Amino acid sequence: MADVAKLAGVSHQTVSRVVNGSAHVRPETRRRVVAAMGELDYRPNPAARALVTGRSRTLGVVSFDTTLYGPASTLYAIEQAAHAAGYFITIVSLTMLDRVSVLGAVERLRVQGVDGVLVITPQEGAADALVNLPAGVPVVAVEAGRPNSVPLVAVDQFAGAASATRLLLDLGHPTVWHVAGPSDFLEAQQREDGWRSTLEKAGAEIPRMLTGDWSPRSGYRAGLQLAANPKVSAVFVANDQMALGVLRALNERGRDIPREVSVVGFDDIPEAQYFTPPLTTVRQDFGEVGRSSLRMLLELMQRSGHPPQRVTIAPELVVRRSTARPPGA
Amino acid sequence: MADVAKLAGVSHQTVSRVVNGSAHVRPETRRRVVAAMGELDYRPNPAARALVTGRSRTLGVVSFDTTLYGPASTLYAIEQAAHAAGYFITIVSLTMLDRVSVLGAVERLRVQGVDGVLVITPQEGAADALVNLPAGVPVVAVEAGRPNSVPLVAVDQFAGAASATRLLLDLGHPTVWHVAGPSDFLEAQQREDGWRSTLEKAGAEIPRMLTGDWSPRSGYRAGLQLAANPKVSAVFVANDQMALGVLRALNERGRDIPREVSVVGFDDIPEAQYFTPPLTTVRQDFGEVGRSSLRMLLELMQRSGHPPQRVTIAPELVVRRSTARPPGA
DNA sequence: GGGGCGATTGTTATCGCTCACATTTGGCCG
DNA sequence: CGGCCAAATGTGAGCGATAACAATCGCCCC
Repeated sequence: MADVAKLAGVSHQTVSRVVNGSAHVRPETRRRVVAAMGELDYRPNPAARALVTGRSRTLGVVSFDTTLYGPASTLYAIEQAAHAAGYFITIVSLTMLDRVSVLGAVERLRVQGVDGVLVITPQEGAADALVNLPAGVPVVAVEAGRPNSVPLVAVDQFAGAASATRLLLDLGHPTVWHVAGPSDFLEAQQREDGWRSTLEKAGAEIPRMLTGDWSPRSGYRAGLQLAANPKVSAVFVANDQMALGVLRALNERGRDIPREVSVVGFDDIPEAQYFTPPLTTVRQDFGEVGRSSLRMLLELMQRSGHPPQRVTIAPELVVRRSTARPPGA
Repeated sequence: MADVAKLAGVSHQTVSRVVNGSAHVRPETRRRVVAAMGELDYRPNPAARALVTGRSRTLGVVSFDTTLYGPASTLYAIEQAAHAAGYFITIVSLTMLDRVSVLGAVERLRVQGVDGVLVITPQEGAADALVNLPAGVPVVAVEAGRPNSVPLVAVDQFAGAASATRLLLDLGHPTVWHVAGPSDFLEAQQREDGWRSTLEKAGAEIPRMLTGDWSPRSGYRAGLQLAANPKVSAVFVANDQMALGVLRALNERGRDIPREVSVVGFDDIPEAQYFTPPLTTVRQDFGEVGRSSLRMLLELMQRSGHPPQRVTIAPELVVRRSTARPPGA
């Protein structure tokens, strides 16, 4: 920077002003400085800048398995939005979502000097970790969180599950079975709640619930059980991957979908449309989740001390060919 | 840091030594300093450290659409490995992989002060961007690259495609159709080469090749064309998602898989095992790709001026139920 | 023509740390 | 018991930027 100043015949402060686009620099001076910067191939040192300003223009993202479609898409949208806002994203991915790992990750990011943190934590313990977070860095929870915790951006899981269940009921199915996600995932709980309370409201019998771990394999196992029960005519599965497994199991056991059994998934992964048959599912707009959460974090960073709020994003039921009226109807 | 030094009754330099785990500090002194740090809840400032040492302990990853299974898994493995090595990962994801965006992304990371960069760039223009990269930051290419470019870690696409094609030939199919990926992806080209040269070597007729864009939708379209041709008995599809589309199209047109038509995919995404029928495919070990590339980058950072090298990871053919002997056999 | 004022530009201190070197300490040996 | 050497600790100088304030410059107006 000193070299640039010398070459342009100005002080280093003026160079700084040009770099930061400050007003109060004569166009002619600015031109000279810009030319000097070009000639010397000068780039400001972010460490020096961070040292004096106290901010790094870097945001941290803590996420569970970024191999999964949901977190991956959310992360992607976050990165795009951050880029547009002039921020970098540094990511910490967790293999386990217990309280300790989440707190550790946030702390690690904080030490590293990020200006804010987004936490993509669908799991219960992880959400708890954010309840009494030591202050110091603005944090926004994404996809799931506790009330009275940090601000939250999430899709309305309850509504999504309810609409899926209602669809099946409306088609004439006497009741709807459910393959839930792991019970320690808040989203799994909320989807279960939406399913259960819709059945209750409709006065339908509530069948025994099956539980999987989000994987196609666990869906397959659940599907085998469902296939064994001739009374099963409609299934709401807590995510598309498990729904894929259910589809396979039913198919193997010779149950025709949707003529004999209707299946609804959740997420709308890109593959869902090409399952056999194309899967009726509940779409979550992960892109919007990512963008909203970034927007909220940026706001929180501006005027901190801002009261926790929550943004809810509506899911959308996508009807395809895995659902139909029940056999008798 | 000054406060810690005062509280512990030592100089700031001694505190620095303790923080950096340097030798030459008496255990008793170290204990006092550690206690003081704990009491004051002290954390070293990374910006200050980066300013003086010139390194940030941060690595950059430039990647194409991190929503796809391949890049997502690779990224995940990279992050895990980086974490273990004490590095942070900052990520830039690209929507387009042309020369300019890739160079821009690398430059952006460089300006931001990363110690090294990994570029996950399956596309041609992107790979070209790395050929005459301005020096300054160590760069390793992941998944695809040019000869005479930066060091590269990738799965042997040619071998994978060859093994898939050979499997089908060995089952007795007279020849093998191919649904390729976009022609500007190096991986698509290499898979095509593997397919073509295996057919040539076997003296089999080389059917007209179809091309998709990696999406299930494009696979579906290709599948419809294949279904219309009764001579098609074996198809090698360049990725699992397109294979899913092919499966659907064939199924819709009443072609039984694998009795009438055999299908092989590429990647082995987690869902592949639960397709209808479970997909025979070529597994790429993305985790290993991620770990190897990080290892290579770290090496490159140590002794720079190190000659470009390449690490090749062997793919693995996973035989499931979408392949069988041809109808006549 | 001098005063005044806003627009430019320069000066100095400082951010929190590590590096290089100077200094002190402590133990062992002759 | 003094001297010597290595181990332990301290001192001062930057790293490369921004912030706060000071100093000029130029122009307008009475």
